[in-house]
Amino acid sequence: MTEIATPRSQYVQIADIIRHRIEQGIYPPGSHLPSEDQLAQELGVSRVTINRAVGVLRSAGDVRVRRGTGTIVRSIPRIRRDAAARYAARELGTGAGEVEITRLNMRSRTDYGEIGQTTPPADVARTLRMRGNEPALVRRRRFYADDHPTQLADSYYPWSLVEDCPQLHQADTGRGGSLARLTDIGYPPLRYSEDIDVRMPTPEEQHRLDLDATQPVFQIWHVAYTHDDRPIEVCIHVMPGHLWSLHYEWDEQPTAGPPS
Amino acid sequence: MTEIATPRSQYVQIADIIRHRIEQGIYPPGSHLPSEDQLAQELGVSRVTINRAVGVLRSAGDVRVRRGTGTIVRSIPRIRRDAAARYAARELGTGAGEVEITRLNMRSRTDYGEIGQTTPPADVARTLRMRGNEPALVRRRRFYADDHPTQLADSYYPWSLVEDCPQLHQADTGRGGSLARLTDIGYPPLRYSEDIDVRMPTPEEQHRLDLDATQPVFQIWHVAYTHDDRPIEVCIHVMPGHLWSLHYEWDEQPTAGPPS
DNA sequence: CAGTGGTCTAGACCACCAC
DNA sequence: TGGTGGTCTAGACCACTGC
Repeated sequence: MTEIATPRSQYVQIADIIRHRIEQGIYPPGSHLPSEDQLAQELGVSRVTINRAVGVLRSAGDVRVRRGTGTIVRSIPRIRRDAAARYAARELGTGAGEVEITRLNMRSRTDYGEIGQTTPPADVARTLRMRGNEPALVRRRRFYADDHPTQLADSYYPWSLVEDCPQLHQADTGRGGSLARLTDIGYPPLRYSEDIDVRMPTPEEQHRLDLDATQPVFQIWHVAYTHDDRPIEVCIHVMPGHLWSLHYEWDEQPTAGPPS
Repeated sequence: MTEIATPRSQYVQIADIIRHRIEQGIYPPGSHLPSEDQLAQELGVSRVTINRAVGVLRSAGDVRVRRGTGTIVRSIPRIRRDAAARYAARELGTGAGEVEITRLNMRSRTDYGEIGQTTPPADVARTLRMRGNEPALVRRRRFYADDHPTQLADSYYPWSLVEDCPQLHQADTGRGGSLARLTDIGYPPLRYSEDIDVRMPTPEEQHRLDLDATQPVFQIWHVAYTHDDRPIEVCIHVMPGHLWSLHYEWDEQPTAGPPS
């Protein structure tokens, strides 16, 4: 029942061999694999077959290839993202983006891209219940842990609501981050929803997150609502799948069903 | 900044062409792609290059290959999994596993594998705070939507707690599913936690979920707790990434921080 | 048996990197 | 300039499907 009879192809077997050597410490984290020519000779197959085997390890995030240089064994552990905790972090004076990284004793860094007025994508506008051609404030960021990019996060706010909050228009939003600023201007977020997909990265995401085309990403569509269920922010996160572990908790819902 | 200068390789361009034709309806959902030989001739490249291009579409879940038969355009839309709602479904008399499928007007079916006493994996035993070699009740299921496998779900319960609940030892757990039974025997789940990873499927998972080796899966590690935070169930879900969209909602936490 | 995709090879050329 | 990986080809053989 559990048996898989299929005699596996050479490149899969070779991928297993290499993975095994990594686990055994023969190719320790951070080190270079032997070149594909060397491996081909050692294992008695063509270089194309080795290349394909390495491709298996790449999609899993086990190794990282730099053209012209060689193939390096990865070492970063998965980062735990606790959804509820990260948005409570403003109490600690930290922005949501940095919570997870500093907890791992890694250096957190943020790259700021476009910050300013924009026409939001149609689905963002719909989610924010924006009418007509109302513009949005967009804040595009890229987060790093020890110089490895870990996440792209694009936040959108209805322009009219945040127009007068200068700190949201700057890179540094001040103590407590953007959530604290929303609270300041009278729109404290009280409810959140997230929708999580997995997909392959676009060419741009491959470039910005230093990913292969075959490495899946999480896409998290995050929405913050105020007390009267008004959507105040949409944030789209794109995160390399092999780097993250997502955590959620909730209580049993007091169902609307009739206990009568 | 957004520009990707890289002249893309032929197989990526060809993958784009084929994807475009699918979107245009030239290759409608459910239909066969032309054979790789035909495509190679039409596009003036070798069959290996076509094969690689098709590989790109396979990892994304856009097509499905059956050896000896051909390559078929997929059609299933993403299934939305609302974490909180599905566990409230016992009120409706439905098991958690079938909520999402029936909502899409698809036929839901469940395959039952092993149901009975077992030695749980070490991390499951730890999560359930089981001591020594206490056995567990395991329930292994596979869920389908319209005959497409959509999910593997292995649930574990501490044996001593569920020993006397005969319905949990059968395939059909009765109205409201296993959660209703836990409630019956005095352990109503009140809190849930889930941890979500993405990874490539094992050979067994590839086989049981009808997946390619390059198609990522969600792995959800689900834990149910009773009122006194006693873990009562661990369920490990493995789900094809391209089939699902995961949904979570929560309220702002009344932080322990000092508002004094 | 014919048609499909799966895999493998040898050889080639290219882009990129470090020196 | 030499070494690394990225890609492509032509040809071959195999496994699986359906007739």
